Amino acid sequence: MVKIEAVAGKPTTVKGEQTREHIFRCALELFREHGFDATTMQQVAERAGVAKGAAYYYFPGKEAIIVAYYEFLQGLQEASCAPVFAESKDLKKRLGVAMHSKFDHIKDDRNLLGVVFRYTGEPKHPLSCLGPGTAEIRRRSTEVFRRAIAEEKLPEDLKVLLPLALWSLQMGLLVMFLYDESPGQRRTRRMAEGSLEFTLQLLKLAKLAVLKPVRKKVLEMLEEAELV
Amino acid sequence: MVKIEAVAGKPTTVKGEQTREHIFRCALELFREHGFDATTMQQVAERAGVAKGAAYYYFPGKEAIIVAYYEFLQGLQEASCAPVFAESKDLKKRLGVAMHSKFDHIKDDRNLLGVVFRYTGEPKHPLSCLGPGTAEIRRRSTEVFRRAIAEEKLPEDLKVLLPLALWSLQMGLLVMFLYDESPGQRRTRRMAEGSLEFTLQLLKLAKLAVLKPVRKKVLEMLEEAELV
DNA sequence: GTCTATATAGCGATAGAC
DNA sequence: GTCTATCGCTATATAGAC
Repeated sequence: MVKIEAVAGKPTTVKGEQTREHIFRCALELFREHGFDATTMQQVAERAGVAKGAAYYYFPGKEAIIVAYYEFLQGLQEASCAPVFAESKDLKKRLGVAMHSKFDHIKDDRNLLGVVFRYTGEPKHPLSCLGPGTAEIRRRSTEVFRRAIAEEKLPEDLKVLLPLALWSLQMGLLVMFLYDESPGQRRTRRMAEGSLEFTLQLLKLAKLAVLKPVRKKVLEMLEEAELV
Repeated sequence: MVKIEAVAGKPTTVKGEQTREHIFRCALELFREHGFDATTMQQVAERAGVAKGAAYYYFPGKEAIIVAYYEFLQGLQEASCAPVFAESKDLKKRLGVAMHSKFDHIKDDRNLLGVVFRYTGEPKHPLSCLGPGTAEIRRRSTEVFRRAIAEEKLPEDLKVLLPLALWSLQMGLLVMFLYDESPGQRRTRRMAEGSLEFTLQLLKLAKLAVLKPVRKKVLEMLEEAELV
């Protein structure tokens, strides 16, 4: 039965906030210890020292805890990027930290992140990673890339197109990262490097007028789909 | 609990084959009537006139029925392409039918197809649409694009790269199709058209030596990841 | 190999306490 | 608003019949 409730009940009191945080941390522990599927809400509640209903009060289901993790992760990425963005204007460096910091933070939690993609194909599901329920995380994630390129002198349309393109690239690479069994997911890291190099090359061609109409057409399509 | 069994128990007798087919058809009916989540295996079994265990004997779970649907769909696409491939050598036409026929077949089952993507982020899950359990469907789907471009005179590396690229494009457009609320999903159709036009343009540039090293690098990366 | 009947365990909803 | 105790329903594993 598809739930129509919000992604997670946000507490309004300090005590509620603490309980929510505590349940979240206990759940993460258990997920890391026994995996997501093997963990039950009962166990989460037990470890947190609350009744099962309390866990459901804050999180409509197990997957909602994963969305909270996804949000948490977004904060970690922002924290990793901030100092680099403040210190350097080098585009390669800025894009590098934006892309790789996310890999750094999830490298030991690959099985957890995978659950984020569970409702990718179900637009109406509140936990769809492309749906309205996660729009705010998506906005923040795109914003990181917007800031990464903010110092550059670029045509206006690219300032709009690039963050979205880079966000999509990151989502794709994240999935690849999950499937990558090479040591330390080196393969995906290299692919990320290659993609960024390629992007930088393309940007050099940005002045070329020939590509302008293509970008215009892409932008029109995206606008029609309300993606930008 | 992650299942380690096969995607679906394949029957070995004629009678078993019929039962499996019958359960599959009843399940599809119910999914279309009440939606996937609202349908229980109990209901499926009831409509099929078998015990619940029988349904589980053929399909390890509800999602496994969806994978069977995914496979079924692949057959429909192949059937749609065959006559066009036999009749015309026009690349635009061939790519068009390969891309659009899938949309045609799922247009009334968008909520069903969405479930196919449920384990995208979980490589080890037997029902992952990018995992080993669906490798055969993936192979068939890529094969359609390989045949679509088979009549063209193209550099060897493109003959390998293009089918994979077109398959990825189709997967991406399928997700877009699910989210597209424009009437008849016209928006996604137009995006498919645009992407194909763009591909055809790019192919004209294929002779240009400048792009050769880029393709070489891409091919190397894909080979390393065992994607080609 | 095919299928039934049964049993267990977890999800998630609810009434109501504080 | 926060949380407990409880209950019905479903998934799915299993023993064993045919």
